[in-house]
Amino acid sequence: MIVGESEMAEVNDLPGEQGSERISEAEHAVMEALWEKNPLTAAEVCEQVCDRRGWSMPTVKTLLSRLVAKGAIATEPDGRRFLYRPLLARTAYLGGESRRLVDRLFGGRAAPLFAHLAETEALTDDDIAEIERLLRELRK
Amino acid sequence: MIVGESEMAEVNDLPGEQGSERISEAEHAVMEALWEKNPLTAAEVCEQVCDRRGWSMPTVKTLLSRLVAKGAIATEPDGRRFLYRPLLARTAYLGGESRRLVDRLFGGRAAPLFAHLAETEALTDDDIAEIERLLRELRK
DNA sequence: AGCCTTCGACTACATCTGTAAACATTAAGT
DNA sequence: ACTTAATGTTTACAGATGTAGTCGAAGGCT
Repeated sequence: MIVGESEMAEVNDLPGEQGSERISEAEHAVMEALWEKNPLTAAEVCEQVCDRRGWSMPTVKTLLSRLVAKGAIATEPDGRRFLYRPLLARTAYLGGESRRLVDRLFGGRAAPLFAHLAETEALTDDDIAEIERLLRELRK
Repeated sequence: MIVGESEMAEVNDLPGEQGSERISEAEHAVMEALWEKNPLTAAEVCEQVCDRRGWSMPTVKTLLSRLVAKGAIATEPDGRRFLYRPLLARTAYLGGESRRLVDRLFGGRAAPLFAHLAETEALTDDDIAEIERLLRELRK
């Protein structure tokens, strides 16, 4: 079963899309770490997330690999290890996810989502104040 | 107002939570059909969604079974077949999903989500007007 | 020059999801 | 009664996901 393998795998396969693949929740946690500060080594990413999520290094490694495969992050060699940095901007990710939710659940309209948040008391006073401020700004 | 259905879940609650299991996207499509009109037979659900999603009856059957297993819908025998009706209210589902998104991506604060929608021009004028109206209502 | 540590790569594996076929049952028509 | 069409149940299977172990190369240490 353990097939001897000496070939070097292409890390650079599909050049097609860069940010198109869906990012899972666990992967997202890794992305957050990288968005907060980058580039980071795998060990540094682990420092940021392993405790919080109860993960071990291998898990982080896997997630990093998958993110690289998905084109969400890039690696650059730093001596013998890699530094990871995001390719996908946090803004783009948030925007995409938000839009997906709004499209899927609220027919693409943001107002019903807002109404729901309000209803379920997911809106703090601060939120409301902030949103009013944003609205005024939009009005300009 | 969006104040939704009552909850009439009680018949057979698994030991644990009742609406707690996550509902997948495909399952959600089935739920939408049932929320729109219920109770429905499996065949009727299929009529509602199979074309739109390119599904076959077996697929719908599977999804219905899984939804039953998750406690999101209930069956009642109608002759030899079953009628399906939602146990999980649409309102609750939407609220839950919205909150999940807000928690996961925006640190539980709705304002940043709102800011994002605004920024990415995902807010129509109608949305803005509607939200202002909702805000005024909240202020009361 | 070897041994140990450190990393990335590869492999593993259970669960969930999407999608569906095979099977069993049973009402219904003939 | 016997076949058939409808309907729920069981099983299947590939791909994604969560989580992690193993392997082999590269450097560092003695």
